[in-house]
Amino acid sequence: MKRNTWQRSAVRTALDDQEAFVSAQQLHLQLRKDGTGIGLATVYRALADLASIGEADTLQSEEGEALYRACSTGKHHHHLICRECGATVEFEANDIEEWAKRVAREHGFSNPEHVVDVFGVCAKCSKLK
Amino acid sequence: MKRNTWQRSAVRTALDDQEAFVSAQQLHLQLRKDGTGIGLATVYRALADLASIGEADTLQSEEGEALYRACSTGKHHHHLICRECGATVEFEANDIEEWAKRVAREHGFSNPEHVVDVFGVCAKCSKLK
DNA sequence: TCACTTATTGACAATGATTATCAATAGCGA
DNA sequence: TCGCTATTGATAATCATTGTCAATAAGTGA
Ligand SMILES: [Zn+2]
Ligand SMILES: [Zn+2]
Ligand SMILES: [Zn+2]
Ligand SMILES: [Zn+2]
Repeated sequence: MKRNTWQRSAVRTALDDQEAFVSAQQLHLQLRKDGTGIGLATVYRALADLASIGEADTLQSEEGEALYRACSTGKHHHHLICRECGATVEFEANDIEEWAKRVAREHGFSNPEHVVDVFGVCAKCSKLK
Repeated sequence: MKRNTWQRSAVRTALDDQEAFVSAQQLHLQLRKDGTGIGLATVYRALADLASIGEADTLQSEEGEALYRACSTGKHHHHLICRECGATVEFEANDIEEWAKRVAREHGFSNPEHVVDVFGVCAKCSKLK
């Protein structure tokens, strides 16, 4: 059965504290700074677990690095992400859900899924220019 | 200035022959099978070039691998991709373009870009079950 | 055609993220 | 508390991608 370890809750907490999407490496660094002696492999495992049970969202950075984020809702949603600071806004978009299904159906594709993310520069980062 | 080498045209041709998104590694393997002695680094470089001038589209696989595809049009478009065989359908969706811009604007984000891909199982692959 | 300049190539090393190993540790049920 | 075994973490292994650099060859002008 699944056991409760301080490592797992530490990862969950550290992820909750992040406003932006972060990599396993970044989170590990943060956890070390916080004084925990948690191992890198454990952070990878904990993040993979959180993602698999739907408690964390994941996406690939432009460079192919896996990024994670604790999302406020378990419901399916999308992200608007700042390219500068990583600040992220969550939102739902029923039009998109319907649209994706329709596009798949119209071309004979079944079991549709979709990757929909919007990137930009947030208001705060725009001012700093 | 940019020089024309048989390596670059070989990569372009090999990519044109692919129906699906392929990785640099896969394309290199194919080119070797075809009898060319092209180097792996050269394939990576050629693909990066093609992508930068807009003659190839790129996306990250689920595992974070960079995949490339020669697209039929230089215009901005999106993809419907079969999870089984990789077969890809290109399509435009003006609704999505407008929607993405609007979402960014509504949250104070500037210079919006977006990643929109739909995945599913194509009709051909569905039958094979 | 011919030499010359230098962009390009390719074998190989280096990087960097992620995963596999495996002995030691520590939940948790009995 | 005891025992079983899931979990951990240091480390090695994997694998895609990029950097290095001497050798090669594309393009240019004589
Ligand atoms: Zn920002
Ligand atoms: Zn959606
Ligand atoms: Zn298919
Ligand atoms: Zn678009």
